[in-house]
Amino acid sequence: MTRGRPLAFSPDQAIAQAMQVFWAQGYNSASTRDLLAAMQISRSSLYQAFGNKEQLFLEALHRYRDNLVARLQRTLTASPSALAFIEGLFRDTARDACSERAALGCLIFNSASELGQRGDAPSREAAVAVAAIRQLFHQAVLQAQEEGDIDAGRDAAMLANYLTLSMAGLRTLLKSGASAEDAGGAVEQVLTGLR
Amino acid sequence: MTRGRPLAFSPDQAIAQAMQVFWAQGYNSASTRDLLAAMQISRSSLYQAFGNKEQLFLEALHRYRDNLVARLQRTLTASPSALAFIEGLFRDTARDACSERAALGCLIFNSASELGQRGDAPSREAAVAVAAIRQLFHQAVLQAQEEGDIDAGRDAAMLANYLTLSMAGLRTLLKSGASAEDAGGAVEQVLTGLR
DNA sequence: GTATTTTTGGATCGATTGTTCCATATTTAT
DNA sequence: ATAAATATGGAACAATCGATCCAAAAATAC
Repeated sequence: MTRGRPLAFSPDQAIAQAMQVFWAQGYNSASTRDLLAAMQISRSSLYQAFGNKEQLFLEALHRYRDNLVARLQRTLTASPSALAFIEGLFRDTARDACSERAALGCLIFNSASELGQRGDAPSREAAVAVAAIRQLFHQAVLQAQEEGDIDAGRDAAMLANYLTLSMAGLRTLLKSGASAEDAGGAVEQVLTGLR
Repeated sequence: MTRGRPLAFSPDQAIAQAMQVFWAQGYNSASTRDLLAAMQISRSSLYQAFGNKEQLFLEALHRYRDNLVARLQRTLTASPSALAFIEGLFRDTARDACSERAALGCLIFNSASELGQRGDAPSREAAVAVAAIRQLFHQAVLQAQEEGDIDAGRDAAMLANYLTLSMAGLRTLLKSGASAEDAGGAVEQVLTGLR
């Protein structure tokens, strides 16, 4: 089986760089020039390896989602309790208000907000990614109920929606320049509602 | 004082049409072609009357903010109580999940999410608009405290941040395709936290 | 070494971006 | 009627958009 000339770049690294561009600029505003510069590959290589801008975005968003969910799963496992995981996640996000990471927001919520319900593949992928976050919160709530930190009689799916809504809102609040104090106060109110 | 040839269009109506385009597509994705088509004016007239795309957006967002705040103020005044106003606002938004209005979201939160902390005029105007929403919630919370519906000992500014966060999150949730049931359930949890 | 396969660099494509410019049209002031 | 002032329509601008094409480069297979 003939192979031909090998790739001069790592597709994984290239996608990771593209992800950063989409993260910082959004899908529509990220130009192929920006992407090529960040990925350090030629125009031909991009279209040869990834098809087009839309497919590259789908790969980048998928990668972001997988990385995020995996990281949160690990954090959840390492936490003393599911409730502590949820509280830590929200408090850490609020505490990080002034970082450039906070200014970027979350690629998933950014994409959901930008692409809305357009019906094309990027829009659907964004909705799938939001659903993945909701599912992770759902799992955490169920675990917290088993651990006795959240009343078992409450609707776990509803609380998962509530936490997804709250995290999305927190990210928007931070994007609008909210201080760590303002964000932290609101987050405590969100968490109070959990118990 | 000489006046010259009068405008062949209404600047107010033109801005209103431009607002719709920015609302549906976002600042960056709204092209001047789209704007001209919606405003029904010529290219020259746009630049003559509004300067450029950025200034037109600033006018459109400012108009949107003024209209929204005025409408909410009227609704608040007409409501039997400030708490009823807040509850109605959130419940109505969630109930409207499947409408095309919900798919558009809110221009203010859309802009805050898209423009983030870029530091330019559109970005700053978006932050100002979010602050206006927070202030309106602040006023409503203070009134609800006077009316005895919210414990007067609680931090009104914090609750205003909480409500702003919640509304922003609700809009993102709806943009990702959440059902009226899912959104409604999460909203009830948000409102439970108020009392 | 020759043939084959795949990647790469770079030119190039038509379309679109936001913006400017100018001649023309239309109004008011005198 | 004439002059001044303003608005309009449309051509044109350079820059950039996403995408394609082709020859040269670099690997493997025989």
